[in-house]
Amino acid sequence: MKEAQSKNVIVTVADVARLAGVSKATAARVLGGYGTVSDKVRLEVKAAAKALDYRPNELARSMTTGRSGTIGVVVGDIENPFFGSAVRGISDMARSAGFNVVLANSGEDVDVERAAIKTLVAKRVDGLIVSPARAGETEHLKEIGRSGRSLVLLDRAIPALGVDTVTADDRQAAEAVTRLLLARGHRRIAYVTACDTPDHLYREASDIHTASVRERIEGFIHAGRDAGISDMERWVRLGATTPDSIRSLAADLFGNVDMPSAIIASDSLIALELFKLARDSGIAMPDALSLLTFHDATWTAVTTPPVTVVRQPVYELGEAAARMLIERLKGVDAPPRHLVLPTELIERGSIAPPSR
Amino acid sequence: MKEAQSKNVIVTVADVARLAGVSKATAARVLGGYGTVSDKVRLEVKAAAKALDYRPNELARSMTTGRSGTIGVVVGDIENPFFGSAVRGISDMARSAGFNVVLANSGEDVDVERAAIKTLVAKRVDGLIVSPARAGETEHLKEIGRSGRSLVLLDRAIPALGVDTVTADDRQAAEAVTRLLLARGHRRIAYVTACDTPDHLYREASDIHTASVRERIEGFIHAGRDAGISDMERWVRLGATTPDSIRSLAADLFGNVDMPSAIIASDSLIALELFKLARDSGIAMPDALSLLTFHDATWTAVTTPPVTVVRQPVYELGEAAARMLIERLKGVDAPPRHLVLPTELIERGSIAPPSR
DNA sequence: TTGAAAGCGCTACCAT
DNA sequence: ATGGTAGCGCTTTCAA
Repeated sequence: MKEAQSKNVIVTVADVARLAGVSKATAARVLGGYGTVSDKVRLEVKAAAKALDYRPNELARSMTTGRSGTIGVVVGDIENPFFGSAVRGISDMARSAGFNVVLANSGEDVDVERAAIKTLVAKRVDGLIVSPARAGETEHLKEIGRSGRSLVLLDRAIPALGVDTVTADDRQAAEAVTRLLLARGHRRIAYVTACDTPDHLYREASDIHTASVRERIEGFIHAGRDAGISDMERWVRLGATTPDSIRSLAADLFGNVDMPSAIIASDSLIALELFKLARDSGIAMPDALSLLTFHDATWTAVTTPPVTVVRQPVYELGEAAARMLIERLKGVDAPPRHLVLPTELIERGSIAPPSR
Repeated sequence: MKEAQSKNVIVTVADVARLAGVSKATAARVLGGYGTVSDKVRLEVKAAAKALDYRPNELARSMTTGRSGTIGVVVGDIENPFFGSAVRGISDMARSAGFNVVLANSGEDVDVERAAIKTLVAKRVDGLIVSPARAGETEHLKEIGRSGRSLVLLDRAIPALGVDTVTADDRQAAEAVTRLLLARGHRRIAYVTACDTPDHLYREASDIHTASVRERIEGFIHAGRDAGISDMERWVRLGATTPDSIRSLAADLFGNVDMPSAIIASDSLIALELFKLARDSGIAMPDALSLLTFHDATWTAVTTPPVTVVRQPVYELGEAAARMLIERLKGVDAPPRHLVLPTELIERGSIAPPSR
């Protein structure tokens, strides 16, 4: 802080106008890039702005225009590569359309999500993209609409909300992979998810609050029923949230005489832990255990055996969500759209017929 | 838009004040939680606010207070798990201190970085955390200080800038792992980084614009020199930015009669590709090739062999950066601090003595 | 404890 | 094409 360089006084349009010898309105026009000004004046004002090191105040601008050029994004966990990709998609699309992104992490906690949305709205973001933690609690989401802002749901649909949504074809994908496993001869197939219920037991689909996972479980159970397996429910395992919880869950699964011959992991974090656990337990893959996971995380291609996955177009999911939101912000008025992006089964080496 | 529910008129303090039968100033005091008001009035105002469904306008608040409660974060690529963890650390710390995070992706492009910083400043973020793409171009970073805002550098130091910085002990870590490799008998050790020069050739450290990588290369070369290897430079390979570029780079490396017996990858994305390529080329690891990478990405523990890594405390890096920034925002006035977090070598199975 | 009034920096409307 | 001026919704003196 030696030199008093550009003193810390804030330079405003008024200052620039004064130096340029024009009115505040005129200076504002060239600085804000609107209205009409003569070339001569434009140059003079720009010179004055540069001389004074003028920096526009977007806050003030937003204040009068009512638009902030910002979209709020609420995801479960940015550390999860799934959301990492999605956010990248969102932010690339946003940037190319001139929008900024305010990011909030909910940690899959509705209360945090609620608070985040509240402050985002208070900060006057133009619209929001959220991956709602629980399909059942929607009051705060409705609040967004009430505040006059657009909302796009990412990866997790809540039809009752009637808002634009982008998801993958979860139910269909789950059904397909379950059928695949059945066709290969598997009868004991477990589905493992981070979602949870108070008593950690799965009873019916409505217990599952994450829409995308609920869809998958429905597909999973439906495919099993179709094949004549009536107790698919007991193969749904909940609460795989931390390495520890996955460990104990796996211990239960593997320790059972009635051990599953195949496991479907609901996300790549779960699959990674299960893979480690199986390996450490000396369970040979794919012969003693087949593994399949949702999300084509980078590592799945590099293990031995490489893991068969349901590839979700995650980046595109984010891109599409941002695109839809921006369309709304530009005034598109249409009934709520639900965009479903196709998944793709990538067969690698982690599936084989059951050994017994 | 059937029902005219809460009509889309914006409710302001004035409205609340009117309904509560008090002055605007008083209403603002209870709504904004400052000054002193009688309990009676407080209750009345709150009731009125609820009745009208009042939503504070943070923009207006920021406008008058000069603080936005927001910190800007500019990283290279949020899709890279490294930054994913760091951003999670930042955002957790920020949230617990009552700050929001505006995220911008530079894609490691200085021009984008420049633009991002400009709009972040225009949006009046209270301070910034950035992972500068190039150590050489600092004008836009200095600009942050000139605008009266605090800046914390994340993972990449630029000492000349004289700002708070959080990094890992890159140089020392690189030196240590190179010595380890040398001690195991390796003499042909390659260092592969995404950083690049115009002609893709490494000549001297100053060619490398990413500070953290420059440090590592210096450590790498220094350790080699110490062991009597004079041409370490030729083992530095640049431009490993995409799967394709890594493929051709690897082809060159592996195809050489003088193939390296060990490779140090500068990040986990590179390591992953190299791992795949080596496997697909039938190069046995670790016997025919030792691999070591910076960043303890989750997948490194799960491959065969698992990959030996330099664990950087990435989440903590982000946390610390946010903590330092927030301290500055709270008025801490101290000389620039450079926090160096220790790394840890995690030996797994990807290193063995050279086979020839 | 409460109220009146003056801005914060900008845009937007209405004149000229 | 340019200028004057009234706000945007809030905080913050200063008085009462």
